Amino acid sequence: MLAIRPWSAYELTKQMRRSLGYCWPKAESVLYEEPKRLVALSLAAVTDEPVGNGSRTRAVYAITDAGRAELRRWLASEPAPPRFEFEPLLRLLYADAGRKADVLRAVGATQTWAREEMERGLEQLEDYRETGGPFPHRMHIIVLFGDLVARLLEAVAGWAVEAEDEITTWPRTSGLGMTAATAERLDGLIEHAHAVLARMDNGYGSAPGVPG
Amino acid sequence: MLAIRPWSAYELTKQMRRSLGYCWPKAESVLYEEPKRLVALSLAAVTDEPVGNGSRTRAVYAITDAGRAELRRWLASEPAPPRFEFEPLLRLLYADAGRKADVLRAVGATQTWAREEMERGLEQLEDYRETGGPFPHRMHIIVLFGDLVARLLEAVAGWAVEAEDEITTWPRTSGLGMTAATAERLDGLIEHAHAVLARMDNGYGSAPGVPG
DNA sequence: TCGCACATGTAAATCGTTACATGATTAT
DNA sequence: ATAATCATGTAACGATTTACATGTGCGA
Repeated sequence: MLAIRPWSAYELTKQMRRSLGYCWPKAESVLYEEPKRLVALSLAAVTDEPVGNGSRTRAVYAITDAGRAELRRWLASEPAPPRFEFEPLLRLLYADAGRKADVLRAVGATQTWAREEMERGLEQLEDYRETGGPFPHRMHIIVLFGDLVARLLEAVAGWAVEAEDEITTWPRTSGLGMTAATAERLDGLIEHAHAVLARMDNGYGSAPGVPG
Repeated sequence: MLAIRPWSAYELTKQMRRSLGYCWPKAESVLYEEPKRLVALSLAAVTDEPVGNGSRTRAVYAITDAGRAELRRWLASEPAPPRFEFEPLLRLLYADAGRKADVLRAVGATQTWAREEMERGLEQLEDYRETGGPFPHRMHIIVLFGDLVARLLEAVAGWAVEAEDEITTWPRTSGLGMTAATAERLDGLIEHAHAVLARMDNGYGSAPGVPG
């Protein structure tokens, strides 16, 4: 974030809620500790600014040339794969050790979460469209970023709605095995996965209906 | 996992690759340490089995009644929200500090990852359909689980293909701002988000085209 | 029989969160 | 003026990963 502009730790926490948190969620305390580490490594420089009208100060951090170089080095390195930490799904996975109400609550909470995140994201996007946002020169990046977040949230929301419907029909949580609904869903999943993989192999970009 | 059946630590690591890892990724060493903690808490019991023909043994862990009770307690508690750790997206977010080749590599790696995960998941699902899988009585859960994973992977894959196409057209990484493509994508995102939210409010399940 | 992958763990170091503490500002 | 919230941090504890260590069976 320091590559964009200098920030105080508190500003970093606010900015994390707006953007970083969608792909790299951390506790806020990290945003207070980590800049100090960067300064120790000479990757950032700190300036103490007076806050308000006097006694207290706050630390404002700015990137250094060495910091930019290190960032470039990192950007050129091999990326790690994505990791999804999805506790509600973990609860579904062992749902047969608990009550129906428990899974339903986990799935319902997921749905609520997805909707709220979408509302929050939508507000931000509308603000960007109207005002240009705080970093208009970065919109080409931000919108692409928002695109993935939106797709992920929609996937979660759509799933949660369907899962809730299906689980509601369960007579209990354990031992149901391959019900008719499950068999149908399984077939659909397999077919759909084949289709998606085939499309990816052909190159996604080709017009629909065009062979080859 | 011990609620399903007893496992050795190594078996737990294999099982994590098959299922748990999709929603709760951890280092394998956890699967060796954590069961010992469970035993110390009397939530699991350990049995030393001879391995191969003699000298060495392995620890096999089984859940206890107290363990089942604790699991039920946990299942009844409030779930934590999902968290996406998405390093390639982090790289996109600061792409304007690096080269075009860097972002393209991050996006390309994402696409490859998604495809490979889909292939792996598809194999598992097909195996389940043909053989019933190792836990046929749990298929109603497993398929619903696979459904979300598939949706997430498809979201990622679709995005990666589109993002790659768009980034390829960038003349450089920084300062492009609101290009025509970005403006169009932003409008699409906003409209689509509105539509999805409206559908969720009306209840997803209603037939398409039916008002109210 | 040599090497490699499978199987079974342990220890140190780091990463990250939760809980606490306290000054400043705003709303009532 | 007082409470609530914003802003700015720190420290202890716990969670996680990385690196190491070593036996075992199998294929070339």
